[in-house]
Amino acid sequence: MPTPDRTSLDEIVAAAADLLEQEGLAGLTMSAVAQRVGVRAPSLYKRVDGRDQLIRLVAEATLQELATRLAQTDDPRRMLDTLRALGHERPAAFQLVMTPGAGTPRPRPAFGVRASAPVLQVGRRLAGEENALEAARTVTAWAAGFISMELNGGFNLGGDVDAAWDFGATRVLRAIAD
Amino acid sequence: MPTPDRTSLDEIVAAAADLLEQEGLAGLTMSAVAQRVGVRAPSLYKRVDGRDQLIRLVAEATLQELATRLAQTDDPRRMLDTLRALGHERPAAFQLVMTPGAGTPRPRPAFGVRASAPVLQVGRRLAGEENALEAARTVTAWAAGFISMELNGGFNLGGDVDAAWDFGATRVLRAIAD
DNA sequence: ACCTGAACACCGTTCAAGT
DNA sequence: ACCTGAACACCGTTCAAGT
Repeated sequence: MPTPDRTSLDEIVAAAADLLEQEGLAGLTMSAVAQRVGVRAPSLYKRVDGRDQLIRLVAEATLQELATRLAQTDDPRRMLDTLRALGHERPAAFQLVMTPGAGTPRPRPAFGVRASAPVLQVGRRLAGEENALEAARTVTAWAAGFISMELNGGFNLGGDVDAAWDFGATRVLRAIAD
Repeated sequence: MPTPDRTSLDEIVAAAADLLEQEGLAGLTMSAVAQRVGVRAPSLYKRVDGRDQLIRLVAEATLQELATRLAQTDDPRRMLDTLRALGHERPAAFQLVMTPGAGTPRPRPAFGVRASAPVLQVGRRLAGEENALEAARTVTAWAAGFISMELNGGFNLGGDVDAAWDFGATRVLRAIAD
């Protein structure tokens, strides 16, 4: 006898993403997600393979969102600021996507490819066709590293972090164009 | 009645570090560590506050090691290569230290300060006194981001990763000296 | 067809009891 | 003084039983 659905995959992923931000990766438990969507933990397995896959789905949704936002501008500096804004907005998801720890489930490559397309475009424009990939990687690496360190309190020497972001963004963008 | 010690804090931290590399952070369990050093899990609590502190001690030992290695050269490019070498040698520990996920225990600031001293020295030499901090942060962010992405398979667009490292290192070092 | 309670194997951690 | 087994509260996951 069929039963009306009490939740959905989208709702589950959204609940997991919220939980990730509020409680950290360790707080993203199957019971906690289940409670948020109003079912018991075992019911989640009707829509999700397990916790690892759920985490992966959160990572992929984040990359999706990132791809959309990055595609909205052509200006390199604006693009970097957009990336940083997402990092400040959803620090845990940002780190899950950009610098996942060892053993953390990884998004399928296609999602990364889509998100990096706009950056590659910038690389092409600033550094020319044959240096486009290297240029895109240099910019992405710098930004991801900076934001991760910033979010992790990795800057323990005081000073003005915004000034350092500005300094780095300016120099790195100029550097890849040489 | 006293009993001869069956293990030591150093041995415990070393076992935890090994386990981290071989099984990932999730595999670094108190029982697994205990088994490696030849005691039962509850005995670990005689020397360690708990799992989080143990992870923190592994992170701090890694920063210690990093500080020692970095201090062995003055050449900026060599220093970057040293950092990357450590990342390849102990990927899990490297990521634990440079880009820990949300909720992962963090090393006490003093350890980070010690490891970043040589980089700050380079920043001073290349960018001058008043830009030293920003320059050091730019270089560190780029390197940490690059190595993290590399270790995480974040470079999904093919191409030569070593070439991208060389491209980035050259440009970034030149950029901060402008 | 979806949901549930019960169960299993595993965690981290505490603590009284052993030597 | 250190180590241990037993216990507790928690995980993720499976599965038979309910509707």
